[in-house]
Amino acid sequence: MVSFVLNDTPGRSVAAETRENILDAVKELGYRPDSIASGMRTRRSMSIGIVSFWNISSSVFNEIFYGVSLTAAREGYTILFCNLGRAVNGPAHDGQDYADLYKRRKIDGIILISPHSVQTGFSEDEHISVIRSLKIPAVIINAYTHAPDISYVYTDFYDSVYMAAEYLYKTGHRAIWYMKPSPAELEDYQGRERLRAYREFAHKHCLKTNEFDESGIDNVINSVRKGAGLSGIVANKCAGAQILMKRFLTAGIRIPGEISLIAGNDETYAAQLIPSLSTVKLPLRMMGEKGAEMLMKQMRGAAGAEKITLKNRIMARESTRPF
Amino acid sequence: MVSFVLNDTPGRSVAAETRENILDAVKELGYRPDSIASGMRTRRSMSIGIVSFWNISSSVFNEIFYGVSLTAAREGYTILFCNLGRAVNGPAHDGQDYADLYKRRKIDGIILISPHSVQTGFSEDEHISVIRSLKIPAVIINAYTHAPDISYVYTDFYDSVYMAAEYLYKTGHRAIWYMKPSPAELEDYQGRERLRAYREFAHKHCLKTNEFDESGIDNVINSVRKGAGLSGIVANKCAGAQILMKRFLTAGIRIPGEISLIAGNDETYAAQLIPSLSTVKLPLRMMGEKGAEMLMKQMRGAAGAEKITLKNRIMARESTRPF
DNA sequence: CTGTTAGCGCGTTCAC
DNA sequence: GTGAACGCGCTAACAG
Repeated sequence: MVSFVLNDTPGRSVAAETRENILDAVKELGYRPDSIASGMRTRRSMSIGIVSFWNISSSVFNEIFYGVSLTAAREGYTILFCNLGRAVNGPAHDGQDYADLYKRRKIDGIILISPHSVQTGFSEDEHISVIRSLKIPAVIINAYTHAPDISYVYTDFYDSVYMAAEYLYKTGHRAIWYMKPSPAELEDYQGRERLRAYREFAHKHCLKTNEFDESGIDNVINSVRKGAGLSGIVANKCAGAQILMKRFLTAGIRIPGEISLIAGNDETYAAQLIPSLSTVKLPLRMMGEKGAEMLMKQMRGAAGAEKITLKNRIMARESTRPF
Repeated sequence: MVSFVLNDTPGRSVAAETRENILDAVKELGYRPDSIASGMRTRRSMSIGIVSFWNISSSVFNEIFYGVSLTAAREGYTILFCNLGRAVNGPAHDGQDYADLYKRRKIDGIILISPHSVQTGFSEDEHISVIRSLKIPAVIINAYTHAPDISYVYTDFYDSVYMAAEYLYKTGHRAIWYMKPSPAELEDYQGRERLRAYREFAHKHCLKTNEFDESGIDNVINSVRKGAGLSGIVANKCAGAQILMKRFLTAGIRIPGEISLIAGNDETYAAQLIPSLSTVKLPLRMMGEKGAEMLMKQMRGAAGAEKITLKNRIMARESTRPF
């Protein structure tokens, strides 16, 4: 009876007076239905797990997580943390394995945030096979691979570097160089996509390509000094951009006075640098929100595998100016 | 029976053969006890809530959280997220209220991470009264106040500024100035404690005090130029240190060449600055671990209110050098 | 030392 | 439109 009122059970009518009495009593006593007992009956925990193989201090993780929590709150789900990674210098802890939590019915589904940085012992395929064999409702955010029966929210690496270059182009720059991924990074899909983006950008606008890496910074400095026309640089990532900034500072080259610099990803510290660094930001929060929505649909059995990719955004800061 | 074997129930022996059979079957079937049913019987959810009024992207929160998760994993607890804050520019979401989750028995206790930054609508007292009236097992990390019946893990602000100054002193500096908290910050306990620390440090070593704030930076620059002996500055926090660094850079004053600079708190970006900024770091991870341990004790009914304060640590980076 | 059973608090179904 | 009764899967108490 109480249950009917509190849950607004469809197809069940309750006398207005009875309903009033119940609601009054609930308010008076501060009564809340026991979620464990309720879960016992409904066979749902109303919790989802969030899994990360990253350091939980990662700002990327945090933004995605925030997005997930918005959707979860909206739908009455709580979020259980299943961290499989380890913090910098910290011990690993794997007692919160999501497959186990699912079997024990502590969670109804999972959001898996896949790492793109190289990390020992991580295998996306392995996790996909666990998800498949246990039939765990799941959405993978930030994936490498493309399994047809798994839901994904993709990150568009290609687009991030392309947009960065395009931004410089649109603001008048014509000689745009690229600080490319390190050889190690180029082993990954992500790194290769990013490099491809720069090349295709240059090709589209009939610009000369010029790619360099950390070892080539001296040449870049010389080129700037010679006034050879180079006016903009796309750094593959913030880390590289930072190295570049340090070297330019030492060499007395002013940013953005003599050269504009933009990075193909965004980090929290980008806004803190001097000058603050222009970047391309992934729509991380939205990815979390959408991913969680896809998961909810899947848990309701209302959907099969879905795949989406969201658009990036330019964060124009001090390190770039029109040419 | 199965339960006895899997839980190693104390005071209950099971025939070796039976035990073998059970364990085999468990392994074979991938059986895991249903945690909802188990919770139904034991009246414990084996989850704790973690509550933050901060932006979840805060590195402080993340480190504490990581510590909490280590203890939780060790004790077989999962962590449920109850965020009451809002991310930068993000909508609030309060559907995950911890008092509600406790009443519904979704969590057995909470870790509350209190904000020190001024934040509208936050009242620690209010939360303490909720905790009291519902008798929620709780530990508050990073608190302002000192309620006798509540467990706390304190942060030693006083010590952080004192240590920073002491570090400069120990490395040979004798003229040590202090970039003090802003008037707004001085309204808070934290700000006043920090200022007191600088004064007592100076008094102890019979040094002259010199306190300035953002509006006094010009004077500081002049003093450095005049070579008046000033060799070290303690900035109350990283944010202030950063402003100082920017002004010094513009003025052509070299850090640490002409002046050493250390901040009385630590931020992720401190290590990313150029030069990287020496700081005093709170033992955040340990605070999380210890706080969670205190909570577990309390949930077992084995302890009343406990209060601890952990020691800070100097993070010596490029912005300081011996005098 | 081992097998059996009651009952945790809901949501649901069935009889009224 | 309402109340009673059942059962989810465990654990703990109890009986043998």
